[in-house]
Amino acid sequence: MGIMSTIRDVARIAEVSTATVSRVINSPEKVSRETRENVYQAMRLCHYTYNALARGFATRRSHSIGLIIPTITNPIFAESTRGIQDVADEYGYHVIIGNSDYQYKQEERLVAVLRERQVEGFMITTTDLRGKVISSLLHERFPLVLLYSTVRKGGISAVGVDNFKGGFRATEHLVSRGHRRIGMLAGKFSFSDRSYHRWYGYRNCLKKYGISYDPQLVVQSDYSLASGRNGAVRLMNLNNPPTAIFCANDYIALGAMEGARQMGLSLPDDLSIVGFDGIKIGSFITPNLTTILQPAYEMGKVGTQVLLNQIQQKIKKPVHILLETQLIERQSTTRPKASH
Amino acid sequence: MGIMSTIRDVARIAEVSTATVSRVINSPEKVSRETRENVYQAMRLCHYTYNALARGFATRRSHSIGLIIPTITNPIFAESTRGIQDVADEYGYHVIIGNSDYQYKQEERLVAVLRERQVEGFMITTTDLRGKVISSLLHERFPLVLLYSTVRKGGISAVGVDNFKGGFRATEHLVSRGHRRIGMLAGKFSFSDRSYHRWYGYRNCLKKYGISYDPQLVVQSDYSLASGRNGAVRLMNLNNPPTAIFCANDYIALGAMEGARQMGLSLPDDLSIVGFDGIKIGSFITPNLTTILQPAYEMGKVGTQVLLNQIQQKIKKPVHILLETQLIERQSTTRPKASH
DNA sequence: TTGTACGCGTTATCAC
DNA sequence: GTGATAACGCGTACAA
Repeated sequence: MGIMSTIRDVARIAEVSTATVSRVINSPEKVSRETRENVYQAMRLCHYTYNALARGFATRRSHSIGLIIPTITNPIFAESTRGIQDVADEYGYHVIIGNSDYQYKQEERLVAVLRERQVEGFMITTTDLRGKVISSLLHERFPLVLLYSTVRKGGISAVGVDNFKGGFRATEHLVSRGHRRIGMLAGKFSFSDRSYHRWYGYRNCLKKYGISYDPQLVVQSDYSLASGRNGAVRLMNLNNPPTAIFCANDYIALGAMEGARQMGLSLPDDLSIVGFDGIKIGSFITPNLTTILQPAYEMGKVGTQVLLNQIQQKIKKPVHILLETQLIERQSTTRPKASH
Repeated sequence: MGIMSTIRDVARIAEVSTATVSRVINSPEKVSRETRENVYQAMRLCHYTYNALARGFATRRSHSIGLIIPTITNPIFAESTRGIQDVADEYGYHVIIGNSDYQYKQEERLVAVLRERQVEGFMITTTDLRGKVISSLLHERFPLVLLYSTVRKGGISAVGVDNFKGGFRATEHLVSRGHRRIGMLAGKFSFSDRSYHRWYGYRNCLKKYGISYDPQLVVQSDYSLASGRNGAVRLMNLNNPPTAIFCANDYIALGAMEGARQMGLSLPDDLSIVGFDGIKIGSFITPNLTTILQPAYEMGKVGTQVLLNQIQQKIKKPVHILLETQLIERQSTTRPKASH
């Protein structure tokens, strides 16, 4: 590592002032060609490397944003995170990630830590839309964009999808295939508004088509493969099991498929399954997973653009963007074997 | 946002010096209970929040480490990244991620950018073990840990797995099942030493069992689902197609499985497939994927511990750790249909 | 136990 | 076009 050289060292060697060195770095055109070359030379001589942290300190801009997600290990969040990183990188920002594991306490802690680190704004996939974390950020007018949530109005900017509509369409797709007994493996409502909205779409769809709601057919679970497997087993062991299941995310859906198979069921004939997310792997398994596609990468990109605009005060008012989800009909859904 | 208050403000309100406030923050036990309470009170009064960036500037420690991986969207890297984040978090560090997309130029750029940001060390899953990026870091004795590579000696610390052995065992497993015509969907050698080592293990295993090496049976491809599908189709369209394929990672393997199915082949009877990684999804598809498990999360954790020790100068000498891979025999491999 | 004074590397505001 | 110098918020000798 050794000693870092500073603009002072460079200035001394090039026999100019530190101000000039700084100018060479930040606006070379304001410096005469001669001194400029001179300074570059000096930089090379003492192996100068720019200290972006010191700049941040002087300008009071960290050029970093905080990102809080449930966990980077879920491919859907990895996808949106990549979108965020790509845009941030483009604008000279970097991203500090915090994994909340769907726990509000963690979310709270992470926000505090990242604020100490002087992030200029937050992108949050929150566990509690009405919690204090969000409201106090809002109250301070701290730059903030919510990701994945369905938010149409209010003081908080959000880039998400219509989770209600997504849940509705997933269910409607099953109904249109002739299913009447439709289960749902829902994410825990305590995890987020998204879990609730997807379920609410499911429920409203049933109502619209005159199918009575049976609480037995709804299981709240973790957003994990294992939970999906367990949930499916539980539903299919009911006296009157469903002929189709809507799963709140693709991980649950893939788990459910495996659970059903382990019970000796054949897919999709014995059981139709719809997921939610549209992770890539879904089209690489058999049967290919029918799902509601969220444009995650795009969401990350758009969200970051909104946040950066907000940080640079280019926009003052909150913006609410709902990206379109898309029903991808693949092979995991079909007509029920014995539609009565 | 409003004006941030500093320790000066707190000092003024509490009628103490800034040094005392600083002490209250960093070593409260060195301050009398009375003044301490007094200071806390003042902090609350002016909504003081600690500025970790300023501390970093003053102490010349950013408390951040740089992480360079091919892409966070590959679950195996998401997994190790989570391990890194968890340990870093525990020690008050944060992680800045750079995605190289397996491109050396990107890797080079990212290292430069992160160095400007004063990261205290790097964890790199490198594209080129012998490239200048690594060697100059090493030359400067800049804290650095290589991840995923097979490195047994030399000046660079590394936490990885024995990719050669992994490739060997994957192939040997197929041989033990009676396969003689074994293809490989290898990662591009230009991507990394890991690609090469896995292939080298494959090749040596063939040799050991007296199976002649047929270049036709080896395809170098991207580490992606789509490439796996295409590669499998290409191999299975050969005049004399393989009865089994060893895939350089699980994504390629899952893609290959789907490609084979699309050709009307039935798995595993018509084609056995082994992957490499052990991503979770592998045990949730049918047939479950036989694979070489890398302990990714663990690798991230251990790697970070090594790096932090190195940063804190607790260790001076490079350490080389090879974690054990494990052959997970599942359903995607069986005996060839017509072993001749 | 507490206070004073300076340094960290850069930017920004004046002068010249 | 260039230079001198005061911030920026905190840590830390050293002194009291």
